[in-house]
Amino acid sequence: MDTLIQTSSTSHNRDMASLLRQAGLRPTRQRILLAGLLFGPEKCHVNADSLAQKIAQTGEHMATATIYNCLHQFETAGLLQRVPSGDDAIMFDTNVTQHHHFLIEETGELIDIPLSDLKAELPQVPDGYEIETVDLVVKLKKI
Amino acid sequence: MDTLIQTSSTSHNRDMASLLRQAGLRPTRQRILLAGLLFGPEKCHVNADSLAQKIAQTGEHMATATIYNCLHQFETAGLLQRVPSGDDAIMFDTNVTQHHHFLIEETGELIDIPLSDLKAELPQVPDGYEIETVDLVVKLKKI
DNA sequence: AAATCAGATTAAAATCATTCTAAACTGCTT
DNA sequence: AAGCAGTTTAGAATGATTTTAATCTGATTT
Repeated sequence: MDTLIQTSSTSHNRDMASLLRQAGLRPTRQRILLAGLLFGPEKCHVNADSLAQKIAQTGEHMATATIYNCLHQFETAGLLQRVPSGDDAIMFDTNVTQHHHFLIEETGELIDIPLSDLKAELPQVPDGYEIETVDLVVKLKKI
Repeated sequence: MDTLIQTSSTSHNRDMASLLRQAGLRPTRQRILLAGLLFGPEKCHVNADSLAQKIAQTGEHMATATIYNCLHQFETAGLLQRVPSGDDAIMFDTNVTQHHHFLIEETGELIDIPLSDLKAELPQVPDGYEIETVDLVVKLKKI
């Protein structure tokens, strides 16, 4: 039940182009393709490698450097959020609201924890500093 | 005010040897040296590189692979805990009690947050899984 | 104290994710 | 259609970590 990926001009592509433009990014062919893979209705966690595989499935090709460039540009533009990850690859989350994660150790899979599910009172921050981000990772193993 | 590092047999070295033996690790010269650098009275955060520098300061030499091997063995033995870190090097903490961290973004410095300083109620864990670790990282920036 | 052997250490090569480089290309504006 | 800044590209470079295969060493046995 794979969905047909359309690479020519479609309303979906136009949506992605305007999404990119609103984010201050020139809608190039490559960025539109990536946006199409990332910013669909359901949120997802990706890294450069998993994205490269998705791209390959569409029959397209993209330089590794371009994938990294776009991921970082999307992050800077606020379209993606970097998430702490157990393995050594940089992971990004299309859910850019504040939230936390379960990390399934075996598979490396991440599951979002809505902020509302966690009741926490943060400790006092050292003088001269302010909080930039708060990341909670609950690592899980099979019982 | 550097302290003199003694590489010959001393009571300190004997302490480290028995510490290693208790952890199920054969007390080799290299592991005793590393243990001496790591398991002093004050807790610290290290990675392979910062350890290599400390070793160099003692005038000793150790293969990179040995440093990595030992760090992993110490972790497995429960003498070290891996900590989430902002940069791309694996960081270890000699404080192996459960606790959390402030991460100073500029410098990469980690500051322990005692567990008692955080009042948190964890969310419900998915069926079939149990919690292995909980890591909270509060990233800080200068005001 | 010498022999033995599993386990440890080693230098160097290999790997893997990521970044850099410098040249070629492409959206946009004129 | 031309021009240009910003993008993409392949391939080289980087940096942390791991692997390899040979050598060494701590503990045990003789």
